Amino acid sequence: MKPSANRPTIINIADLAGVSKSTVARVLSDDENVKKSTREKVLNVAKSIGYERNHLAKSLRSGRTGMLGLLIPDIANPFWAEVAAGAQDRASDANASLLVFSSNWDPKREKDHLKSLRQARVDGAIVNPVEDSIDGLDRFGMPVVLIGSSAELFPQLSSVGSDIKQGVHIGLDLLTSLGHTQPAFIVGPSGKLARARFLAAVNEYYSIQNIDQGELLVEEAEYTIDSGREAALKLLSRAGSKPLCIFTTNDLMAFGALLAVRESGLNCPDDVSILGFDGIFSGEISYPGLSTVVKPARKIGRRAVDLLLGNINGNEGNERIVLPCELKIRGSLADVSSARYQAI
Amino acid sequence: MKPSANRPTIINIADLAGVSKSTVARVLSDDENVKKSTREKVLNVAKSIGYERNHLAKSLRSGRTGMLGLLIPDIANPFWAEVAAGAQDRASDANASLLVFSSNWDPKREKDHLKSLRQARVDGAIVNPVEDSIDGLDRFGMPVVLIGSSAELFPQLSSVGSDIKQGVHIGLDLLTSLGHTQPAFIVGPSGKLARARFLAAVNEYYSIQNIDQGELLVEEAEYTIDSGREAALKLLSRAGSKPLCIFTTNDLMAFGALLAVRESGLNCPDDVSILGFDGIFSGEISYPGLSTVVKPARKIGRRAVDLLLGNINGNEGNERIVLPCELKIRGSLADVSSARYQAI
DNA sequence: ATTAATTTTGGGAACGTTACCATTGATTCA
DNA sequence: TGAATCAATGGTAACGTTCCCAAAATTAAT
Repeated sequence: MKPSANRPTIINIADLAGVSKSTVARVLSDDENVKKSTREKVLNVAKSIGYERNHLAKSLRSGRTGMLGLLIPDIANPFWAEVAAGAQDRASDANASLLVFSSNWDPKREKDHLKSLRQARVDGAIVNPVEDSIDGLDRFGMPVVLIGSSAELFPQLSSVGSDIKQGVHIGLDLLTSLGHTQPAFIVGPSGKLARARFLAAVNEYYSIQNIDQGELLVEEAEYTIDSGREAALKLLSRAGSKPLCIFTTNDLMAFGALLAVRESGLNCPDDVSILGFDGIFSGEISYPGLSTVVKPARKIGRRAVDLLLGNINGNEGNERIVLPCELKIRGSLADVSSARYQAI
Repeated sequence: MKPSANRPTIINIADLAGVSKSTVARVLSDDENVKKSTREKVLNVAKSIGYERNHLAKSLRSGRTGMLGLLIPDIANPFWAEVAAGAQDRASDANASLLVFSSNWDPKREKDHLKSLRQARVDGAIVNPVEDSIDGLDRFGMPVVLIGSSAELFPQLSSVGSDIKQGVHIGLDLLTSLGHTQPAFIVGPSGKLARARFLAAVNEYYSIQNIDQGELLVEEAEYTIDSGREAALKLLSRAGSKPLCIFTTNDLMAFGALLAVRESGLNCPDDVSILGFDGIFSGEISYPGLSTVVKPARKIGRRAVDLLLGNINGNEGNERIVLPCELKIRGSLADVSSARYQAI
């Protein structure tokens, strides 16, 4: 097969400019030791024939591709899209390219993507694993920055994440202040660290507050609207203890709960209050607006790239960045602390 | 600088297996002409030392990188995220990697990204240009598939898009049937082909229907919630003709309009009906649910990759795929055709 | 002017593959 | 048996850079 289109190379430049390719290479890589006049001559020729550096060759020789990998579970979830956007921005600033892979929550696909990243010889990767104990991530052979809870399992890797414990606490503080002392929870799939960590934070909160919760009202769901809806329906149909409040571990599930409430002929927040977790934009246009614990998605993406670039450039560190969450209060929570309910 | 980590190469395999690197190469590229026993021997050695093909070298030599580029204006808009997800899926199936770039509507960044794509030597690119007449896209030096209206300007390139004319017509049909004979419009920035095409479709519709619209009520906005909100506020504050209905050219702007209506103390759909364009998931959880003209985002992404792969593999064609839109009717439209209004 | 120091250039080798052609060994056919 | 065919392998030149060291060319120092 023909070796690609016939684009000009540094050898073409060298011939036309009457210098050696070494000199051309020096000019193009901003090496100081070149006479001003030759530099200009070379640059002119390069421009005139529309030269464009072949990154493949450069990478092969130098061992650096200037590409970073981002592996996330679901690009179609605005939270992850925001993370990607933040990473993209920062990578772009650093003149790096970002290879984005979305596994659609499929561990097999995740594994394939990891392989692709290694084969593409990215300089490093940012990963939010679908499976916590993703195989051999610590022997990945290149810098890896983790996003999210799985980081606990790889203490030697850098990581960025939001402060789930703090987020849960400010969320529960808010609920408590509104009189919701026994919220129900919709959490992610069992076996995932994210879930365990969330529930641990909940338990810790209640034990600190010295509130005896007894058994928590917990339902499990995938991180989608549909699955959140089903989980909420289950909660609502439970005999006896119909929840007045539902706290979900991501916003999509919260929207699902909202739909379920409506479907059941109930009203949010009058009958059921809902608190989400993520802070995606859609919460602003839902009705009622979704109150939620906001994770700094964009910032997470940016900081992850910062960390990764640091690692690539020799920072041996396994730095861990934990970013605080903050509350966004909208209409989905009712105040049931006084006798008659009132929306806030 | 050290030439990257010391990963095993085909030469290591060759030595260990006692064959030449040519033979190893043949085995690894599934060449038929290898004796079964040697094939196994080589594969065993490869596996045992954890060999992983160096794509850079392969690409440099073969002229193919197995990477595709996707350049979109805004990864954080769920519409584009869906397109990316679709493209991702298909690329993944074809064993290709997808390099995703988001320009954030910045023409300068778009240009940079295009340069990155060329330097990364992607085998081809899928582009939705921020600027219609993006410089030299037809002399890009590799296969390019366009998404969206700009395709008109490059008749020699393949393209995928949704049928805007048809989408506008079914949208206006619906509005007309509900008694909204004079909707206002919020459209994208002037100078963009997408806007012109939309308005042309509107005019054509009314002229076919033989309805004299006089001057259309049009406001301009960026493709964001905020900007849509401002445009809607302007529409609502216009003396005389307060619109009973707003038709926007994307869903985010429609959400902005929704917010504006609420802010103005009005109600959607009782006071103002809203029709969007895109079909992003958020429309399901807004209140009222957003009626919208749905573009097949995921399919667009998939088909774009299909087309691109076709072009890469020699299909000289400049195929144009136009996918139909369909209506999604939710609560944001009122029926004003009878004497008293009623929500549908 | 001669030598030393310094700047500027050139000439390969190397990065890890694939592409192509030549060679070997085994098999078939007359 | 010998030539002819075919399967299986080996050898070497690319691909377009960067890297390193040596060679000129220039400048400074004595």
